[in-house]
Amino acid sequence: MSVTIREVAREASVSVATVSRVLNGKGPVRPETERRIRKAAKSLRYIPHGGARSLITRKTSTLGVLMPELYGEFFSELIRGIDVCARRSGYHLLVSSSHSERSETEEMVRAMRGRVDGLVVLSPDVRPSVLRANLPEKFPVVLLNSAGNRLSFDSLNVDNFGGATAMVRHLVRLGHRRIAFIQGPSLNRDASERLRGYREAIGAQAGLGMAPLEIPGDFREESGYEASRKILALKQRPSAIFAANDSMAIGLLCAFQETGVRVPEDFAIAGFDDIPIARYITPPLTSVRVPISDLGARATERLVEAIAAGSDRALFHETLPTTLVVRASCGENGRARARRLARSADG
Amino acid sequence: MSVTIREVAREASVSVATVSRVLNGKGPVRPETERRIRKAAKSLRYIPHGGARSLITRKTSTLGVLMPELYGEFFSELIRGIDVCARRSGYHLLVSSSHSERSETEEMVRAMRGRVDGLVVLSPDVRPSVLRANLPEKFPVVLLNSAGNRLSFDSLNVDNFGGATAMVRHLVRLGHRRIAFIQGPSLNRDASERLRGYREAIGAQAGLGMAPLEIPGDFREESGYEASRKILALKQRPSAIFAANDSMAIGLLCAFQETGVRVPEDFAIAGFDDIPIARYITPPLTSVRVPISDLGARATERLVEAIAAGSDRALFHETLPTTLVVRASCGENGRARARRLARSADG
DNA sequence: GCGTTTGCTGTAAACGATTACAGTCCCACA
DNA sequence: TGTGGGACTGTAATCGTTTACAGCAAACGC
Repeated sequence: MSVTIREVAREASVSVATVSRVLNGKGPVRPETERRIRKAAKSLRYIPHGGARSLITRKTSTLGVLMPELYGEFFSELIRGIDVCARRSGYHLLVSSSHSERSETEEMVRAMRGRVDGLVVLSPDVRPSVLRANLPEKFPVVLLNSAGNRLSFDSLNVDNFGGATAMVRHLVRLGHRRIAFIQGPSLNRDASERLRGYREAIGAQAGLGMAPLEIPGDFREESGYEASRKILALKQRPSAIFAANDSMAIGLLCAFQETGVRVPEDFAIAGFDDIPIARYITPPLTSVRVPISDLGARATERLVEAIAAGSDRALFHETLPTTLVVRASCGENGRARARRLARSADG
Repeated sequence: MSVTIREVAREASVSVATVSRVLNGKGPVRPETERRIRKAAKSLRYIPHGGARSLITRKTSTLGVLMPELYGEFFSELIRGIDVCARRSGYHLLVSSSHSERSETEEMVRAMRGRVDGLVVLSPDVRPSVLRANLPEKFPVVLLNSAGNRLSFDSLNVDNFGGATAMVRHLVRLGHRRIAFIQGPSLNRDASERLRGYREAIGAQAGLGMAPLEIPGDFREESGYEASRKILALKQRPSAIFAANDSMAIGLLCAFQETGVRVPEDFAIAGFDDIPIARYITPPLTSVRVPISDLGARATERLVEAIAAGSDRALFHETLPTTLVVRASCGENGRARARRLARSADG
């Protein structure tokens, strides 16, 4: 098979211990010996066996990443954030997608044992208890957008609730009084927080006589497309539509374009996530920016800290802010425009 | 630390060998013993140590993936293709991005030793020799879009050349006689193949008095944006602009929109890659579709085969076809339209 | 009753590294 | 000359598994 430290030792006529010492730069070694060993290692093209090494050093310099899937901008961005931070801290990435199947998730988690030093889990629908049951005691884990209680793991969340209320307030400011919401998957934590934000913001405007108007959806583009039919069939149509994510907003937009409905003239449309496409479509989409790559980077940062700290440390929980990104898809009425101009003149 | 097979053995009052036999389902074990062992394993929450296991079984059930970076649609799609196929074959994914730095690449490759059973390398700019030097003899590797000779590794390519010539021919068919090309990074294999296709297709049209008109670029959106200035400054402007990838085409489009230049009326614009955004922008972008996720899946498939086959097998090389995707950004003249309609009536 | 098979289980040697510990050598110092 | 102590190097235990081999009953065939 491939060359081991033993062969290097034989080639250089020393013991394996000395070879190891040279290659790891610890312990005193005579220059002449070192030279011989390095030469032998190079000529034999010796590469240390990571697995064997981590067995005894008890560290793998690898971080596990568990996601429901790997498709789309969101995951791409997230992985990028994780990657950047991991490499900076000297870690590799073992990526797995679980496709939301519980048994698969279980399988993945178990497979990580002995291969990674810690885990970042994107778990809008992974139950923490499943993790608990399949992980060694005190194993470093950071949960992203987790649905579960915050008692057993470190966690990092995005302010979905705040983003949704901000968007509703923005639409109200633009003069909209009838705002529909296209929901995400019911079990998804992000989706339910956004929904909660929408409801609460609508509720807070009770003085204006506003009422919630919710349309089912599942985060996929098609469900946004579908939603258009339901909306157009409504007796009392909304003037603004707030989709729980950008994909659905885009699906909706396409459907409207095909049927000749104008945006933002006939309907204002807003999304959530601010994926890169959002600003390229016509009209550019008003959305809530989620700092995805920051989320990944921050999670990784905390995970690395947790690994370094060992077992005795407090759990940490953090929520990353979201920001409103205003573009043309919601138009702008005169009053709001004037106010915005006045405000920017202040700054 | 975490619980080992030894503790399970003690708990069940058997030897580690028997525990191993039960958990791997090999060798005869008395039902009663098996029951005891399973109970012990469950109650102690035993999880086998992957590293230790792979040390002796000499297989890791993990595939390494090496890419220059993890950002963007392309990589997202590619990883998805790889992931789907890997999971189907029972493999995990160890993903690394090298950021094109030679030393880093080297480092990554070495770190994979003993952690993966094979490697998929996306290497438009990784030199195979660097791989050779840092990999065990006969290690299974599949190169994607590789620049190097095809002598030492399996390889899988996309028909960049064919795609580029097809696009030029398409533009010629639409009546364009002056077609500019925005180049990609000079050292990138995809970029140079596309350039070669462009040149050859233009050359083949010598009868029409066509000449190449090349503008530098580097695949990034900004360089497309930049290109607009150069093009508008030209004495003899082209009627069509073919960008070596979609990002640059989009950058160019944005620049044109800002300056009031109309597409496709003033310039026809075409890209390459057919990234998802391409059909959402206005006007939708004519492009060359690269089957990215297929590329990843196919590579993985071959890699898995190679691992199974062992060392004695022939190298394989394959080129995946690209397809022309016609949208509004290049317009369409009457003659071409008529011809197309006639042709589709044939089929 | 005696070998031989069969069914089950344990012992111990790998796998490829790291590292505590124990030499060995050489030199300085008393 | 003896001795203490660096500097250097080797031996062997260890990490957590798998698995070849051996052992040991019980059963079986004769």
